Amino acid sequence: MEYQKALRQLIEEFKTNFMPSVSLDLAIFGFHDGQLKVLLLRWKGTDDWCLPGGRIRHEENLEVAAYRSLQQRTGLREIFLQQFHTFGDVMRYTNFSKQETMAKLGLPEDITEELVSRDVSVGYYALVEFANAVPTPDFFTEECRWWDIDQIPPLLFDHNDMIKLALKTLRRQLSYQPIGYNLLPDKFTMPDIQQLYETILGQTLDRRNFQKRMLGYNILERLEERKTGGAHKAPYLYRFDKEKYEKALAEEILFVG
Amino acid sequence: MEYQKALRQLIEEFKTNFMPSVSLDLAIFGFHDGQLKVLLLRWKGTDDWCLPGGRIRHEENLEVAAYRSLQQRTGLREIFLQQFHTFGDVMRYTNFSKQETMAKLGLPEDITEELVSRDVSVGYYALVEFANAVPTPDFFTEECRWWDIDQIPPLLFDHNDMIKLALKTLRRQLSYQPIGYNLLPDKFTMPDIQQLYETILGQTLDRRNFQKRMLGYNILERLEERKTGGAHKAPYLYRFDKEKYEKALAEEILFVG
DNA sequence: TCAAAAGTGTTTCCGTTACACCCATGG
DNA sequence: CCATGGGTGTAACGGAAACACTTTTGA
Repeated sequence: MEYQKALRQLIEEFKTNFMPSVSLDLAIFGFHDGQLKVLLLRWKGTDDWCLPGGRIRHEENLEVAAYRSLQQRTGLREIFLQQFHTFGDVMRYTNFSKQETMAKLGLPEDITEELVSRDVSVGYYALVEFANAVPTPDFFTEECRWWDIDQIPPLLFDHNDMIKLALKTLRRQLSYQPIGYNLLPDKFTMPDIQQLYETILGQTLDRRNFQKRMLGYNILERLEERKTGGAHKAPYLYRFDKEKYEKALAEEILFVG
Repeated sequence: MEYQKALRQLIEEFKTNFMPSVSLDLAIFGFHDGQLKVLLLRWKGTDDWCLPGGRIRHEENLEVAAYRSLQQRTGLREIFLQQFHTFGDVMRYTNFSKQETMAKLGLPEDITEELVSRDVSVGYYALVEFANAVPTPDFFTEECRWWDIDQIPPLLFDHNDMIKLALKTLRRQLSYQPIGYNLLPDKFTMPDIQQLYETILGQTLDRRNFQKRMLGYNILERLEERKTGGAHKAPYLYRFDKEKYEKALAEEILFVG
C-alpha cells in the first residue's frame, strides 16, 4: 500500500532528522470579522481535530523550529510568536483514543506506538493576519482551517487546555505589550484596533479611554482621512511606527503600571 | 577503572529509564541572613559550577520529575515550584568547553558525546526555606552549596541566563501572587516577610504600606506577641492561613489591579 | 434632516505612595 | 531614659474609569 510506505519513510526521516521525545504545538490566532479564530487540523479520514505541531531538527534552535512550523502551516514569516508553556503530563494522551484514531488512519500497531509515544511539548502561540495566511495541512491531515474561538470542538490530546492557556497568556500579554502589528492590515483605523482588543479580551472598552491609552504608547502614526464604503464620519487611518513598536516589544515594561 | 564503569552503567540506566533530548534545570532560591541565594553544583575535579538539573522518566509527568529532582538536591518536598521557560538554543552549549571539562572528569570522547548532546531543557524555579534544605551533590558533582545571588560566577552552559530569567519571573510573580509559605518559618513577623520581599525585589519598601498591602491579601493570621532575644518593641507573629493561601495561589488573579 | 459613528477633553474615583506620631523594650 | 524598632492612620498624588458634546456622512 502506497500510503503506508510513504508513512514508514516519513517516520524514518523523523527518526534521523528530528529530536525524539520533544515536540512543539502552535496555537495560531487569527482575527477576522470581529471574531478571534484558531487554526486547527483534521486528521485524514477522521473527524478528529487538533492544533498544528512540529518537531525540532537536531541542530536547530527551538524557536527557529517553531517559526518553521508556523510557516509550513500558514506560509507566513516574521510573525509574533511567543512561547507560553511546556506540557509534559503523561495523561495528556488519555483523552485521545489511540487505537481508534490510528485505526481510522489505517496505521498498524507498531507505527502507532512510534508515532504517538509520549512527548514533552513546548507550546507557542502566534498572532497572524487572517487574510494573509494560507492554511496548509500536513502529511497526517487533510484539512486545515480557522475555527471561531468559542466554537472549538473537543480536540485530540490536551489541545483544548493548550488553547485555553494560550488565550489566557495572550490576554495578559495584551496589558503590557503592544499587539496588533501582525493582526491588522498596514493601515487601520482606531475602531479597527479597538475591535481587535475587544475581541481578544472578550469585553467592550471605552472608545475615548482606549484611544487615549493607545496613543499614549507612542507607537502609532496618524495618516489622513478615510472614507471608503463606510457610512458616517470617516475615521483617521493609522499605521504602526515599526521602530518604536519593536522597541516597545523589546522593553516589555512599557505598559506596566 | 571503577569510576568509568559506574559511569557507563549510569548512562545505560539513563538511556533505558529516561526520555532522551529533554531535560530540566532548577533555579532553587533560598533566603538567609537578608540574602537571596541560589543552589549550585560543582563538577567533580573542576571549578565549573552549574544549576542542578534532572531528567524525566518515561512514564513520569514533567512536573513530577521536577519535584523529584528538587527533592534529590535539597531533601525537600511540597515546595513552591514553577516552570518559567523552556530553553532550546543549540548555542547554549558554546559557552561550555566540552572537551576541557570532560577531560577533567576523565571521560572518554564517546561518553562525552552521549552525555552532553544537545537537549531542550525546561526551566523551573523553586523557593525553599534555607534552613531546611540539605544540599546534596549528584554523581557528576562533588559539591552542592548556596551562592549569594549577586556573587554567582560564570556558569556552565546557559545557566547564568537561566538564573537571570528565573529571577525576573520570580519578581514579576511576586506582584500578583503570594509568596513566602516555603521561605519562612511557620511563625514569622511582619518585618521578616518584608525583608524577604525586599531581598527578592532588591529594593526597600515602606513599612506601613507593605503591612497594609500584605494584610489586605487576607492570607495571614495574627498570633500573639514575641519577645525572644530581639531588643526593642516585640513585633506580632503571623502565620499563613494555608487554605486562603492556596486559594490565592490557585486564583492567581488576586493581586492584579 | 436624522441616525449612526467618530473626534475630542474634563471630572471623578480609587488605589498607591508618601509621610508622622506614639508605644514598647533592652541596654 | 533613650535609642531603636514596631504599631497604626491620614493626606497627597496620579492614573484609570466614567462621562457629554460636537462633527461628519450617507441614507
